Parts: sequence; structure tokens; C-alpha cells
Amino acid sequence: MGNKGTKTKQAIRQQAYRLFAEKGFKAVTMTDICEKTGLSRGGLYRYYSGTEQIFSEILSEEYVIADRIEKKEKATVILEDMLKTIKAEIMNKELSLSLAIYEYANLGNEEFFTNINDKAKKRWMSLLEYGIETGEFKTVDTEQTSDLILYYYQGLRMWSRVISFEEQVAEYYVKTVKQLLLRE
Amino acid sequence: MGNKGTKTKQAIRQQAYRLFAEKGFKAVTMTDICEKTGLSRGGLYRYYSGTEQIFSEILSEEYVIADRIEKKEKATVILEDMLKTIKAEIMNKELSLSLAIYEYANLGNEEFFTNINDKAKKRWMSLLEYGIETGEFKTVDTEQTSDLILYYYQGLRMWSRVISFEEQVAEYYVKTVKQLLLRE
DNA sequence: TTAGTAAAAGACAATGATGTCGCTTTTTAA
DNA sequence: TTAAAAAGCGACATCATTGTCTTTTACTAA
Repeated sequence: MGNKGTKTKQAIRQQAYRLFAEKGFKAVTMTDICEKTGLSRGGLYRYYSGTEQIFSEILSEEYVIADRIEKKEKATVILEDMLKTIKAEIMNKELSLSLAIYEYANLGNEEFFTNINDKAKKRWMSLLEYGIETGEFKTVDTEQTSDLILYYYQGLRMWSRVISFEEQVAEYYVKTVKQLLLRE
Repeated sequence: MGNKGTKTKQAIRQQAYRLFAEKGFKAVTMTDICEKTGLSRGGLYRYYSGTEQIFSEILSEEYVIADRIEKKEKATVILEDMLKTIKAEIMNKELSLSLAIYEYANLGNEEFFTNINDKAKKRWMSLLEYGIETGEFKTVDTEQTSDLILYYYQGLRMWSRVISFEEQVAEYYVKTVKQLLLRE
């Protein structure tokens, strides 16, 4: 029984990931992926029937977002943690799928992203509610503030690929979110 | 002397604009533009040597941004005006070049956008300084706040293409900016 | 060791886009 | 009216990419 297959698929996805991060979705061809993986066209097609399929598998691997946070720690600690992750994401332009994702979404795969977005928003709202409940956060409109946090982040992430950002820009983001939520 | 040319060029750009807005930059071919304009390939190539050239001309037509605001009106009035424009931009997904711009920028045309971005930021900073000076706005960190206003907007504009937004999302944006700047 | 199956290779035709070139039509100005 | 210039046409060779198909190679289990 061939179980070498799953390993190969993983290797394909890994190489494809790098390509998508570098060039976006549309610019990556099956031939590119062949070259990177060292596989022949025939070989690659055995596993995946096209770039869409590969990318969609990469996405479902990548985006496993819980809609709610775990209310085990203090809200401020969770917040710090999330901001740290976000800051790192904004700053490393090399491995960002943002362009690829955006192109892919525009190719008629809206549902997936409506979904992801919903979940991310719910997650933030859930955190904000929690923080307000425990008194750690200021009393803000949770939906409005979640929107701000999310789309501000999206804007940054998108353009950080293109424009060379200084660290400061990410810093401002963190600062803004904290100022909105935390009591002085 | 043939001055029919400039009219034709304009017509080409107009049709191309629609295509870019609809499909992004990479997906639009010279052949597409031929079909839309009714011109033959040979005819089109007489005017433009490729999609890059067309798009770049469209951009320089579109983005004529002054870096400073005119300090003739009240800051609040200017703000209202800018927000109104932005809201409209977020809401009409059909004619947004956002995807095309993003793809184009990622193709190695960073400078242009670094420039545009700089100007837009300076414009906002200039408005904020003005408003603070006249006492209409709260005393905020102008750079930090401009960043927020800009990238939050970019995030919204990008995703409004993909995700079907309700009016509310744009409303939140406006509300947020006003809350940040205006005294209650 | 070997037969059978899985994995990989690479040739193939088909497609669709590119940029060029020579020819035709239309416009313009004298 | 006419000749020169501008505008427009479409065929052409070329290229990159696609997905398929047959053949070859490598494993694996009896």
C-alpha cells in the first residue's frame, strides 16, 4: 500500500506555499511547482489536478480558526498574545499569502473568506466581551471595534508586501488597539 | 495632423479601466481590450505596447493627490467631505481598481505606491494638525492616527470587493474616525 | 525472486496570448 | 482632387502553459 503519497503531497504543498507567497496565486503555474519540487508534470498531476486544488488545500491547512477564545487566562494576556502574532505577521513579508489569497478570493471563492472573516470577527468580539465583562477592557462597541482591529490589520498586511514598512507602523497598530481597549 | 489618436487612446483607457476593475490586472489581456474597444490587435498595439503601459497611464490619470489640504474651510467640514468620498469608494465594488492596483504593485512597481501612500498620509496628517490647531479636533498623535485612518480604509476597500458588505461596515469606519477626532 | 502495483517521467496535441509586419482604408491638407 | 500620412486590419510565427497518455522505474508483499 503506497503511503509515500501523503508525504509527497505535503512536500508539494510546502514548495507551492513558498511560490504562492512569493508570486501570488495567478502567477504560479503547475510547471513552476514541478521545478520546485523536482517532480515531472505527469508526476505532479497524479497528486493535484491544478493550482486551485493545491492552494485550497494549503488554505484549509492554514486557516483553522476557532470562533471563540478560551476563557482561561486574563483577557489582557490573550490580547497581548494575539497582538504579538499579528505584529509578526505584518512584519514578515516573505511568507505572506495575502496577495495569493486576495487573488484567489477574487476568482470566485468568496464563501471561504466570508467564512474566515466571520470567524475572525467573532473571535475578536468574543475577546472584547470577555475583557469588558471582567472589567479589564473599556466598555466599547464590540462589533465596531472588532471591525477596526480586523480591517486595519488587513490593510497593513496587504501593503506591507508592497511598501517597505518600518517597525513603527506595526507598533502603531499595537498601540492603537491597546489604547482603544485598555484603561490607562 | 492626426489628433483622432488622443480620442482613441482615451476610449481605450476607458474600456480598459472597466476590465481592470472587473478582473484585476493580470487577468486582463490585450485581446480582451481589443474586444471591448472593437479595435483589432494591430490597431491597439499602435497605441499601447502592452497592458502595463495602459494601466500605468490610467493610474497617473486617476491619482492626482495633493499632499496638503487647503486650509480655507473648517477642519470638520473637510473631514466630513473626505469621509463621504471614502464611504462611497468602499461601497461601490464594481469600479474599484483595488485588486488591479495591488497586483500591479506586486509586479515590481512599488515606488509609485510608496509615493501615493506618502502623499495620502501627509494629507491626513496635515488635516489633523489643522484641526488640532483650531481646537476642532482632539489632541491625538497625528502620525499614528493617520496610519489608522489609511490602513483601516485600505483593508475595507480590499475586502469589500470580495466579501459582500453591509452599509454598516462603512458606517463603522466613519463613526470610528469621528470618535477619534471630534469632541463629543 | 518475482509479479503486480504505485510512482514518476516525458512526449504530445491543444490552447490562448504575445508582438510584428505588410497591406488596406480613412483622413487630412494642399 | 489627390497624394501623403495616420489609423486600422488580420495573418503569422512564437511562446508558455495546459491536461492527457503511454512508457519506464521503483516498491512491496507473497
